[in-house]
Amino acid sequence: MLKQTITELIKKAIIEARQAGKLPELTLPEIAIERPQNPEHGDYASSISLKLARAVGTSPLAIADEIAGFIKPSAEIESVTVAPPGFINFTLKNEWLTQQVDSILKDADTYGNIELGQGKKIQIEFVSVNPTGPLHVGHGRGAILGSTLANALNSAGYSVEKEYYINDAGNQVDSFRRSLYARYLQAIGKEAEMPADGYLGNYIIDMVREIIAAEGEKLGKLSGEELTTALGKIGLEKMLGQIKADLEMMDVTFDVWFSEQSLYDNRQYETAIESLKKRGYIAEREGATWFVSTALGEDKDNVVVRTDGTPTYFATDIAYHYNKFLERKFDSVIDIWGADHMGHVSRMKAVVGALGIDPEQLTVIISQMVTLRRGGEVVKISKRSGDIVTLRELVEEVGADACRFFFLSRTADSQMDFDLELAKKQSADNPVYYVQYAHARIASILRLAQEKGADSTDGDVSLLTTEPELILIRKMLLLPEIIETIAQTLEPHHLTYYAQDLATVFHSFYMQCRVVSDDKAMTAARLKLVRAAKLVLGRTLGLMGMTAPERM
RNA sequence: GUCCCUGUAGCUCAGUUGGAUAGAGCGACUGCCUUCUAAGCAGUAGGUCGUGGGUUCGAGCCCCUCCAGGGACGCCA
Repeated sequence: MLKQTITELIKKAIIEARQAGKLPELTLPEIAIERPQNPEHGDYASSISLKLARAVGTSPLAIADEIAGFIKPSAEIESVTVAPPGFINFTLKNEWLTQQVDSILKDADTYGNIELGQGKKIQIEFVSVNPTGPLHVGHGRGAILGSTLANALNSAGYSVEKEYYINDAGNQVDSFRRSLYARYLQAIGKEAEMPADGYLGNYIIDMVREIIAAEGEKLGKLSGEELTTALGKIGLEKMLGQIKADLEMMDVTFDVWFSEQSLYDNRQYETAIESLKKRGYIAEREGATWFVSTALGEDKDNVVVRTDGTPTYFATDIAYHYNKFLERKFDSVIDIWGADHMGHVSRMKAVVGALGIDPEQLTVIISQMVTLRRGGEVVKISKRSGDIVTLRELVEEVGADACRFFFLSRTADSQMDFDLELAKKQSADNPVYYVQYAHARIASILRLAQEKGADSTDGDVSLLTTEPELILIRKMLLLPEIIETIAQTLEPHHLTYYAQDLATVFHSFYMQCRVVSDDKAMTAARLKLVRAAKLVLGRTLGLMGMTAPERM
């Protein structure tokens, strides 16, 4: 990447300056390359001399002059200048810039990919909602975050596995089963009361109706525990199927659907707890089993096995992470959780450390609350109360592309308002259309070119010399850097801003530069440029999981 | 009470890990369709970056105080 090339140039220059006695021997700070916000300052800049000034003991400007003097000419760089208070600015060569159009076209679908990850095994687990009810709006945020992050990490050279953890064991599922049982009895005209902690949503009633229609006869022969178990099994499958379908509507898919129950079935659970016990992090007290997180600086210990002998969800989460790191040997793991799990983060990291794994290998991203509004009014979302605004409902109203873009356009750790009415109204001037429109416009140009028999194969990119053309090329060259930033910060929202920037420079180019014209050579060159732009826009939309329309 | 997240233009939010004159979209205002899609373009207005201190060549970004909004503190998940 260009940034690395420039870093190397500076490093070499500093070494040479030292050998020439112009700079003292010191440990070099990391050479950071920045993008100046003011285009007059060039394409890239380094503030290395400002950072060195204190140790060297001379003015940053003088240091910058020394370093700049030793920077060798290169194919990419037009000029190296020094600006107060001590920046070294790099401007790219137009000739090199235009050549990148050919290079992008050659890379095609792999353009933007980088080697940062070097094939490291990384797992990203997200959504993982209890299969006891449909996905609601808030879950969509985590889903989009995870799936986009996975796309970006994949492009950054990681070997990414997307996983959904199915909580098919424990209390909540038990309550789900009993809710189904009660609704079943009611449906066949018997007296039955919903359990106190039951799921009151109408979807349970609908589901029971469907189950009876399909398997009523078979179930009629069962009763009590047997019936509850059978209903639960069918219900979980149906619920999971619906969750899967809802996610697919938004182009969110998984490589692995991991069952919590399997941790018990293959005794991973015992192994994990045993491992903690050996290391002295397990204590028996007050009739329960505790994870001694206070030994690791936590506020309090946490129960792993209850007085009645049943494990808590924390216990299976320990086993689950044992499995991720020690069984399946992921180099790093990303968990995306909802805001209600925030308090769980530090103790989970403590567990990972207690298992002998570097806690740095686990990153937990908290996707903050989504407040739903209709007009000005806040809509309460609660799975228990039955007042659900489902994700499916949202996708059907505003469309998958707009949903993805909207959820993606904010950092995960800030809360967001989602106004349903606004989202619906917005559909005409939503930024998503602005970006897609740029893509469709290019497609339209290419159609016209084809009609007129214009061809770009012999296009000479060195003809692309005007400002709008060069600005467009510069913006296209940013994609690998965006992917790098996302891989490092795990913040995929940068994509939405990049997409808008790219669309803006294209629309501006479009206004100022005619592509298909009587000038055959220029037409060919510009056709290459817009083909490259279409490719980069398409890649960006693809990374965000959005469609890139040919016409609108 | 303890811990976590947030506070930047009228509104919704970015801000490349401490750099140069703090940016975008929406909204407001002014122009631009005989030429490849006006779902577009060009421009104007709009800011004590919640508050007060500190760290240093340099702070929206780092540290501390306080204020405001939200969330978590269960042998629920």
